[in-house]
Formats: sequence, structure tokens, C-alpha cells
Amino acid sequence: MSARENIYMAGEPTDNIVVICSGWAARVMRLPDGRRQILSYLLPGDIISTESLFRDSLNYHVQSLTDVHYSRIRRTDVAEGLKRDWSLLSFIADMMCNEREEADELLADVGQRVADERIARLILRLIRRMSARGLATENAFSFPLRQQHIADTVGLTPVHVSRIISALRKQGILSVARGELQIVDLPRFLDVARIRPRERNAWPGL
Amino acid sequence: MSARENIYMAGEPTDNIVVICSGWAARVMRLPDGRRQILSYLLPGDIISTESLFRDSLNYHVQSLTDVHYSRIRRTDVAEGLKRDWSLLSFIADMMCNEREEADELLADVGQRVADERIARLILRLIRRMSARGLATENAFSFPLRQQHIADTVGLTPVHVSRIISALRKQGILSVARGELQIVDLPRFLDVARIRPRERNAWPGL
DNA sequence: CGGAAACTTGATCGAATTCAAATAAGGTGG
DNA sequence: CCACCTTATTTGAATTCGATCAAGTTTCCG
Repeated sequence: MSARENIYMAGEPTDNIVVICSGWAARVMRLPDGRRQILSYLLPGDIISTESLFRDSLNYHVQSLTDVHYSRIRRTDVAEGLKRDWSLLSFIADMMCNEREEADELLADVGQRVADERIARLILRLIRRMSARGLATENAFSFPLRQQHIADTVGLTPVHVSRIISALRKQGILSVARGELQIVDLPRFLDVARIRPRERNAWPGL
Repeated sequence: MSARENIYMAGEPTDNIVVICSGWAARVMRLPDGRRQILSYLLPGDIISTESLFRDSLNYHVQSLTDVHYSRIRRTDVAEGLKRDWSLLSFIADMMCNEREEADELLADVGQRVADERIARLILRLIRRMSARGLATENAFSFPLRQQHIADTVGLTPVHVSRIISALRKQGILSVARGELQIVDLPRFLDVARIRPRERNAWPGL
């Protein structure tokens, strides 16, 4: 599937569990007036979504951000496996907990933090997940998000996201170009994200 | 346990699953600089939390807002039950999905909506949950939240929350006093929350 | 009844939005 | 590969929503 398509549309039956094999996707909630909130990003290895195992339909959309390869597993097959295999259950449960922790962090960022902190921490969470999969090296990684995506994730306007990223670039902290993101000055970037030195061990991959 | 105590503190071992029998509690994330984000509210019947079944410790606190009665179940017992009883698993899974849906809604509100919408929708979600438990009648229900709690939930200052609630009160839309909340003019309240008439069926309890 | 906590209200400030226009980047068909 | 067209990004100026600061007032409890 190519970029900018709907992998899943809100309300559709969730007959299949979808696993992302390559590329990025996003869980997107649309408001009636056209505003949208990106709830989370789906990276290679993620499933769409843990919820779809237990719900007949979902109230958000899943859209590809890049070209995406994915595979389907019949939901009933997974349910059968769960009944038999305790380790599969704990695997799924662990995945659901990870998703929830990320969601809690994002909520705290959007609710309590100012614009540059929100953006910096979103990037750090993405790096953490990418490097857990071996997809990030030397503080650099593939970054297909448009500024509009960032804006819709952290509750800002694209204009303001542009101002902040430009500022970080001018200060020699960050470089984003041609789908690649690189943290040029990690200590100062962590300052922007308000992550103190002693908290760094909670951020594997930095 | 009385109001304003810690039922659980971040990092503690989650040896027990805690079920709220009466009263309100909140999942609270504290930022290093003192700011805090309320992640969700726990009402009678809720467990603290579905995550604690699968994690050895949690990264947020759980605090009582009112006097709270709760009971403990040993985590290992629930884990044993899960292995044997498929219906218990689907019960827990359903609960986790509900929590996630609420979290997604809150994130969308905080990320995309203006102050009065955020507050109105928080109240509506609480009413929905209370009435699902038979704890709300005639658009009125017990409401122990301080304005500070509302502020820390939807990402506003208590001062601004006060202004908005005062305005709703003056317009004869809402009444909050002595731990009781009543929606005086439901249609106009739904307007504030930007819930259109055709969406009302998605809000049981109104 | 008295003291503390919660709420209200006014005045001012500031971060982020909005509106608008220019520039840059990306994709496509010839 | 280039010209063209569309989509993203940048930048500036004006505005606004919500924050902050400060001082009352009310409510809640012991």
C-alpha cells in the first residue's frame, strides 16, 4: 500500500489483525468540523491494533504515512491462539501496556508542556521506539512526518511547528531534511525536552 | 481510606490488584517541576489498574479524591484465573479497551478543542460513566472534583476553569455546588461540548 | 467561630493562532 | 531530465485565548 491511504476506516469490522511490516502509519481521530488528532504512530512490528482483537470496530482511522507493507491475520485465529498459549497473551498484554504508557506520556505533554517541549519529546519517543527496533543510528533516523502531522499530534498549528523547528535548526540543535531527522546537539535537545541528565537512562537509544 | 491520600505511588511493586468499591480516585502523573497531569478518574467498580496485572510497577500515582473503599486481590491469583477462565480475560480486555477509548477522547479534546469544550466534554464523559453504574440521575450526580482537578485534567489553569464554569452558571446551563453537579440546560450544554443532536445516541445517560 | 482552602474577579501579559503572502520542495507527465 | 504544478514550509504582522499576578470573597471543616 502506498502513502496517504486508509488502512482502516473508523467503524469498519475488524475481521483481521493487521501487522505493519514496513513503513509508518498513524491512528487518527477526526472531529466533525475537520480538525484531527493523531493518537499514535504505528511502526514496523506494530499491530493495528491491540484493541482490534477485542472490539468489532474502532472509532478511529488508520492511515499510511509512507508506503506500507503489512500482513493480515484472521482475528478468530489469534483469539484461538490466546486461549491456548499463555505466552501470547502476555506478549499482547505487554504491547497494550506499552501503548498506554506512550499515550499517557503524550497526554501529559499536550496537557502540561509548552510547544518546544512537546515537539522535542514527541521526537524522542519516536527515536526510542525506532532504536528499539534497530531502525535508528547515531541519533539519526528516517522521519516521514510532515509538520502538519506533528501539529496534529501535539496540539499546535503547523505554522507554529515550523517556527519552532526553524529555531532549533538555526541553533544547530536539530536537522530535518528529505525524510531524515538528526539530533545535532543532544545535550541541548534534551534541555529543550526538559529531560534532566539523571533521567536519561529512561530513554534507551540516546 | 480518606480523601487526598495515595492509594498507590509510582514505582511501588504492584503486588495487588486494587478494586474501587466506593468513592473517586485519579491516576496522576507528576512532572519533575511540580506540574501534574490527571490521566483518568477511577470510579466505583474500576480496577487500579488493568496495567497492574501485567506490570511490576507503574509510572503514575493513584490518589483518592474522596473517601474510598477498596479491596485488594493478589495479582498472582488473577493471573491464575486468567489462564483458566477465558471469560475473565475478555472482561479484562474489554475494560482495557474502554480505558483506552476514554484516553483517546481526552487526548483529542486537550489537543484540538478550546477551553469550554474541553471542560464540558470531561463532564459528559464522567456522567456517561456514572450513569452506566446507576450513580447519576436526572442529569445530576455527585461531583467531588475541585476546579484544580479539572484544570490538571484538561490542560488549563484553575483560574480559567473558574471563569468558564462561572460563565456557564450565569447562563443557566450548569450548576455545581457542594459536591453536586447538575446540567440545567442540556441542549445548550451539548452545544458548548460541540455534540450535535445526531451524535447524542453515542452518549448513553443523557 | 476561626482559619485554611477553594473559588471569584480584575488587570495585564504572553504564547500560540490566524491571516496572508512568499519561497521551497516534491512529484508527474512529456 | 526538465517544466510545471501541487503540496510543504517559511516568514511577517496582527490578534486572541488562556496564563499570570494580585486581591478579594466564599466555602468548608475542625
